Amino acid sequence: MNVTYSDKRRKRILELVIEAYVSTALPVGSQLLAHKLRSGLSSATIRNIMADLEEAGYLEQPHTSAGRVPTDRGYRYYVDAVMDLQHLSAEALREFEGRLEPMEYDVDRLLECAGALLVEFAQQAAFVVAPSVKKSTVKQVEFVPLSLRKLLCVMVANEEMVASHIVEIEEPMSRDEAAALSRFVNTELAGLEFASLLISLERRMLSQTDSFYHIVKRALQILQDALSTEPNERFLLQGTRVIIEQPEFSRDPKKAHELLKGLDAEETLVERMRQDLAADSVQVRIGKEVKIPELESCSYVIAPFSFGHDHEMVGGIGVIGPKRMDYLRLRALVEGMGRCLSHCLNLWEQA
Amino acid sequence: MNVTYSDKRRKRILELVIEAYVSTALPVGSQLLAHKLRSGLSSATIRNIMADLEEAGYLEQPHTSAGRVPTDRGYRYYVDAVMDLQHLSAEALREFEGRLEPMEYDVDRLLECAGALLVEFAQQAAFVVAPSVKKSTVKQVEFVPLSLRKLLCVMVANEEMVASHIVEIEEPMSRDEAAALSRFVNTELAGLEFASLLISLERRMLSQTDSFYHIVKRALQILQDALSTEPNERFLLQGTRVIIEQPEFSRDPKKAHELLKGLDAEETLVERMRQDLAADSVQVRIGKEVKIPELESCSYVIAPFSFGHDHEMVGGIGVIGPKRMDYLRLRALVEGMGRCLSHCLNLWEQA
DNA sequence: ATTTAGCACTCATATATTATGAGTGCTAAT
DNA sequence: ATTAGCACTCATAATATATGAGTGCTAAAT
Repeated sequence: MNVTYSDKRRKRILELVIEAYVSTALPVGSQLLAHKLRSGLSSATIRNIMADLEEAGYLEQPHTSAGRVPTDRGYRYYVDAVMDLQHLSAEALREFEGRLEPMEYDVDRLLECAGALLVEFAQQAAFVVAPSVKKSTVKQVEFVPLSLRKLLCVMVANEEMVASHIVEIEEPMSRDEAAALSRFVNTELAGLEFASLLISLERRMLSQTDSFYHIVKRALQILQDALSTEPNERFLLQGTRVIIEQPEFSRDPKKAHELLKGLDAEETLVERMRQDLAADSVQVRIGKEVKIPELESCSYVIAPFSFGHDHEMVGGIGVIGPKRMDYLRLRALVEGMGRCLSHCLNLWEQA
Repeated sequence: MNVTYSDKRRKRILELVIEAYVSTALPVGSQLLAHKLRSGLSSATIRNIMADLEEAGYLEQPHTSAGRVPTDRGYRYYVDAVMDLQHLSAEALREFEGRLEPMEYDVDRLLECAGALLVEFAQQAAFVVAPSVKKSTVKQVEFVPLSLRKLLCVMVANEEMVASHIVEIEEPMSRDEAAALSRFVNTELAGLEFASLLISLERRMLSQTDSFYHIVKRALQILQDALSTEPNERFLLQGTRVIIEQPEFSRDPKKAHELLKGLDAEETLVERMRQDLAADSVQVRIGKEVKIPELESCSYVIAPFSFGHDHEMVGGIGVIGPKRMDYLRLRALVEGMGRCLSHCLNLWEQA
């Protein structure tokens, strides 16, 4: 009954529908496509093909006499099989590096700046999933007595991320004692993961009865305190401003509100994104795939970045916005930014 | 020609108009007021008084046959002369303290948490103008060599705010050298303002030729580098989500966009707010008074908080939103939060 | 076997028309 | 000084009526 159309042409039509819809936010009709597709095909034929694509679940109509709009599945197919691979232009990459390298040695500022760059270039909200020292290994720990009851604990990770916390101590500590304690931790515990440090120290405390016992106990108490407020990873969000500029949201502020609410649930989101990062390449999540009810009308693109001697520190950066986004451009952009971050972070480390 | 009405009654009417408008976002008519004002006055009289208030510039009509809406001047008069002083309830204050005190010794987290609390209680966007170490005085500086070319410079302010930066060094430094350098800075420069530290060191470098010269020079180089990336103050913004929930903005997303754009210009805003903080009490800025074109349809309430031995560290916290806001409640809330912050920060310091 | 012209049909959007009614200012009586 | 009464205004809502972009289907053309 149905005529079969060449797969190539079907793809081309889907591609054009998506591209037109992405740039205009308006349902795409057969006439428009007949014009864009300079193949001399008539709108009637296009209509047939579109009906075909609709039946296959790639397109849908907002209402009977309207043009077509891509479905989640349509976008997915486009991303996987239709759109070609595009990399970030060399100039753009150089610009990024030029603006990120000067953030020397300050991971937090670097990530914030990278997010801001993404907002600017993508005109979408940007996020960063930043790894914390906790996940890293001990390079150096420094104890600095501040007063009788307070002590600053400076933790330097192997990748030279720094976290410092003021902790309360039960009995005062002299500078010499502090230095000794630092020396002990640095020689005995360097290379351990911060997160496992406490367990290791605890075990050691139980097995030892000699003079070290006291030192171990104090170190444990302080580090316990200092690490307790460190999150496992932080979620930075930037550019909420540009969200309400998107036509889908300014037309219907409720949707914007929903998105913002979805973004508030950082933990759920970070958990979801950890899976994407495990893939070790740029990922696109579309609508329902995000698996968070409030974000079902949104998509995000996320790229991993990594640093550390063994690339054991992994984070992610990306953009999030309405499903109607320029996946081709944004994937290239986000991937480039991920690479760029890795580049900068590793560059610093070698110094 | 004009009848004169008792000032008391005029005030009462203005008060009611503002309160009704604040809670409904709808122009207020004479009938409604006649009901609220249980004085048996007829709507006609109210109309006369309202016409009076309009002529005096306190009210305006969106269009001829509509009720009245307060003008900037109306709000201002209300805030200054009509609304009575209200303080935050003791329970609320206790709740704030209970949620802020556990953020022990981490000023950044404390301020972020305070902002989040304001968002929650005020249902408005909240901001914090946070003072930086730069404005404070040296309590302790610690140099920690990380590698041949990198060194961690930990700066502890008198109020125990901590900032650390990794800086690049030209020639390697041993731990002993670093300790000596720390000792030098801590004994010679403690109590100086970080911002003026460089000038002081420079002067000293010029006047000295002895063995200290080298130490001074190195300290200067490192601190110069470490301080260069420290901002004078930071501007934290939270709760942009609740902004679009306000009826004025969800009705007209352009306004929301304008507000968000105005909030992006942090420097201008911080500069404006510094003036408010100088007043050393809670301040209300309404519409044009904000003096930032994009924020002319907004108001903010800001309260100072201070800490340090001589209360020399000053910051601000507040809420920003549409002009139609509950000034009475918000002023009390913001003022309470300011007090609460001061309280917490000083509490920590004493420990 | 495709393709396409043609046509009837749908339905969101735009435009015009007409209530509706909340609210006003003014005047004259209280 | 207050208010009842009335004519007037004007945003908003309701209703009816094009308009036209877009569709599906059929039958003819390639």
